[in-house]
Amino acid sequence: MNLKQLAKELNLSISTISKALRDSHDISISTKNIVLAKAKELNYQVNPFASGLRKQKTKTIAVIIPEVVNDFFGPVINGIESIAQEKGYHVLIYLTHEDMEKEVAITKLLQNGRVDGVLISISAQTSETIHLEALKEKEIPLVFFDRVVDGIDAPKVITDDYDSGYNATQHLIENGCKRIGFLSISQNLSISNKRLNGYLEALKKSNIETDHSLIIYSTGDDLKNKDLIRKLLKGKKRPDGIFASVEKLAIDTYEICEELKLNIPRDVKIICFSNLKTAGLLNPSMSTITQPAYEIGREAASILFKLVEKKGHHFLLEKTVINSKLVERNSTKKR
Amino acid sequence: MNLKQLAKELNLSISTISKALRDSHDISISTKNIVLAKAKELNYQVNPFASGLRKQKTKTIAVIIPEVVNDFFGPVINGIESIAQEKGYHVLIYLTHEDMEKEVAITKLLQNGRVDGVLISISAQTSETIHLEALKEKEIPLVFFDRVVDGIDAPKVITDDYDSGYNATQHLIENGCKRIGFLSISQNLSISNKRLNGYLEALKKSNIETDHSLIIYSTGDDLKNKDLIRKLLKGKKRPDGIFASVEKLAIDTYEICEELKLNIPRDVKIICFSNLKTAGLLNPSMSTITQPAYEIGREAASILFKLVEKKGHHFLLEKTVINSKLVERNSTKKR
DNA sequence: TTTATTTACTACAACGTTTTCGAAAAATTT
DNA sequence: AAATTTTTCGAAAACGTTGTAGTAAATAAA
Repeated sequence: MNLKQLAKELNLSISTISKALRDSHDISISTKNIVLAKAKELNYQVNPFASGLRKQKTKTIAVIIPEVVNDFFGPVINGIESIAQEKGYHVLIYLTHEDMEKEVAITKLLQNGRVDGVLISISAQTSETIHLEALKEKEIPLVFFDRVVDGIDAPKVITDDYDSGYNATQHLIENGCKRIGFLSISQNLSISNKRLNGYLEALKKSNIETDHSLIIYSTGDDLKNKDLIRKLLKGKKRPDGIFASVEKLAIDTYEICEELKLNIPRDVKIICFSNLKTAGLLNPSMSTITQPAYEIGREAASILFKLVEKKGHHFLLEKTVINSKLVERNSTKKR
Repeated sequence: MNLKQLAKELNLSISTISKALRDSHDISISTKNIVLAKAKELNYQVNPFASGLRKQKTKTIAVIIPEVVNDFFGPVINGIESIAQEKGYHVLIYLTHEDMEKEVAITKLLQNGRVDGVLISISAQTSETIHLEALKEKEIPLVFFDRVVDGIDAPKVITDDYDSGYNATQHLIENGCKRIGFLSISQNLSISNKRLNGYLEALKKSNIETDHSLIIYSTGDDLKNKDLIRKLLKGKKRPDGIFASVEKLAIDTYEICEELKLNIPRDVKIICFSNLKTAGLLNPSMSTITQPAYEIGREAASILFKLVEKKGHHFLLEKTVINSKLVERNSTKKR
């Protein structure tokens, strides 16, 4: 069912039908009603590809994230989708699996009018950013969330990574930890480094010397990461506190503690950035820095749509910060 | 950058460029090379909307699911995306939030050539299915996964719900449960009813009379669900075993047990359909029926692409069953 | 040499919309 | 009654591709 067929049915021109359906000013109310009625009867839906081609608008955005099986990115998508649905936009999902090559390939696919805008949280392995600058050059609106690239001039929605890192570390110190390990997602990721800086500052403030052997940078390989953590916890100078900058590494730590018969929180206290719904049901319940994932998604999408719908909206806030919340549970309990 | 500009650059016709880029038989190798080189130099990417309009193919599929913050649907998307990326397809995500109205609205959006095919797991509230039959009538390939509609003639990818329901119940019985509660997702969902039937059959086999007050149908409202469970566990004739047909309800049960100071597994044993990564770390660790979510996603997507690429492939397996696995943990331990 | 065939390219008409421009017809103002 | 404006419609040109049909030129066959 298309305009041509509708036009034939009603003995009207294609342009009249088209205008009537979009409530144009120069079609009489009576014909509008006739057209609307017929369109409904025949269940006419405008062809998005024809319309998109003509209007050079796709009503579609892309969301590029490292993974979807994740209690952070899940709610983010939720937030994005909720705004998109309100605004009548469609959402394409692309997963990089923390692989920069894939990220590059994906952005290439988006360079010729497939989408009106892009939301991205970069992969942990992303060290170069030419592919993202290419998007900007093609004037495709771009908004970063969570894992941002500081060097690119685009709106960013993040949480208070530095402060949260500081607070988490401070929390461990307050509960008696003297040797605190830091598990980093990646050396490349600015959020991870900000969390690290917060950690370092908290140590400094309490006159605890930083021991670089306590700082672990995770790799792309799951087993390797576990090995690194295992080695850390098996060492003689084992840490008495762990601050994981990402959920996955905290779960790994839990598992290794069980394996090594280390009691949490007696032997090791653990806190981490996490949005795990079951954090309170774990054994022991896990203290977390909970990020406002849903809100980050909504905010990022809102900004993107402003950018998409009003070009030259360059006075948009460059950086939006939505604070995380420290939730104290048993994994950091003082004895 | 489009064909016209490329053509002007090279002093060739648009059609020559187009054909050269698609490696057509009737362009000489030398010009092909020239065109390819120039296209690469100028970073030409074919406009998907123009191409889609002309070819009546979108290279896009839609995935409609109830929610994304979920350890089942997450890996499913993962599986779908992995196949889609292999085949060069794009994936649109739509969330129904268990709301039939939204599901209807979404399917309407897909009726006019926005996608080449649809993967769907229906919402718990979906009682009618005209909107899905409408898709079939428009000849849009459709594949169900997990939450299927039995009445519609389309490929379905599911797990062995009946057997798993039977096994889970049997497992509880073997571990000493006499009064077993069943928490259903919805009266509408066939998978939920199959699990229920497995449960009923297991009871029957062990000569346990079915007590309908032990069967709870969850609603759309979270608090109400918790109330129902609370009432069930507070009653004098409290069950000594709970079989939840979905993760969320098991988590609720854990929380209510803590609230009511009921010990798991001593007072109540719990098993449920769940893909929670942290099931083993819960207090106590939770016995689960783990569904092959990733594989279900991959299989469903594979079938859809076969349908999309070879029309009339009607001898495709109507129903694909991938078995779940019972993982025994402490929440069902015999004392 | 003439005639058929192959090679290498181009013109052009779709695909289904949207939008500009123009033209009758109707309504309003002189 | 004439002139002007407004209302209501339609023709046609895009948007960027793709594929069919066609045309020269080059090659092969008669």
